[in-house]
Amino acid sequence: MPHNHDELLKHVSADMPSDELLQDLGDLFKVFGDTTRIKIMYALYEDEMCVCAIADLLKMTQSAISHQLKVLKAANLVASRREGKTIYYRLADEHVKSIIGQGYDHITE
Amino acid sequence: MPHNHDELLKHVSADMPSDELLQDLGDLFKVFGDTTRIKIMYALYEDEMCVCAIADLLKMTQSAISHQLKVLKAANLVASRREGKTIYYRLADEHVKSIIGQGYDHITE
DNA sequence: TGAACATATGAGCAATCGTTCATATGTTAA
DNA sequence: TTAACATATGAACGATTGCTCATATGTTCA
Repeated sequence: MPHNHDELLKHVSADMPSDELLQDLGDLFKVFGDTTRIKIMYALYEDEMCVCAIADLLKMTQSAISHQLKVLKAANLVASRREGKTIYYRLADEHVKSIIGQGYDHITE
Repeated sequence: MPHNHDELLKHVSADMPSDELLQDLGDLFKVFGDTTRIKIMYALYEDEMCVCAIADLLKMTQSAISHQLKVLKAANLVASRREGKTIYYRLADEHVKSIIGQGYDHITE
């Protein structure tokens, strides 16, 4: 007969966050899980940038960048402000750098 | 004529990590970007678990869990040891908790 | 108002991803 | 050695993703 781990499961289950939170965590990291979006976030590390500057920097179309900025914004990772025709994006808060920094540490250890 | 940001780009480019590192970062976060894998990592937060216990816990097939453990192991996020027929998986290091913790902070702020 | 610029958005498509199913590998005990 | 258990793996399929292309929206200036 297969071995039993009901006790263990009861204990571990009790410590698991809600399904909703677990889903949100996955969704958040999914946003970090794309090189283009990582590059955009790094581009904004020091200062805000307009969409066309990011597109120039990454040698990608304005449309592609715009789509990805929308994803980043929906996850509250970037924020924007308008100045005339131009829209400047910036990192939304310090968590962005913290998360990327922790990832960096894991890779370069 | 479109506006020019050559100077800005030169500055930002200089501060960007290598393409290889950026790719690695995206690949790493991609592994965190799935609810099943997040659940597995949370299950291993306190202690190691065998594959079938994880499968029971998450109510998923042993095969699905095994496939995901392989992904987690390839990213050095979990490690394993064999004890007879059973293989126990554990978190590979403290970075896993740090990264998830930072994500948690971002969501619950 | 109309032209030029900056950005956003929707549809479509190729590529990637996560699961299932069937089966293989590895270990133990009779 | 054979049966039972634990885990791993490859193929296949549906779902999701990131890009492109065309076009829409919003802003400024002449």
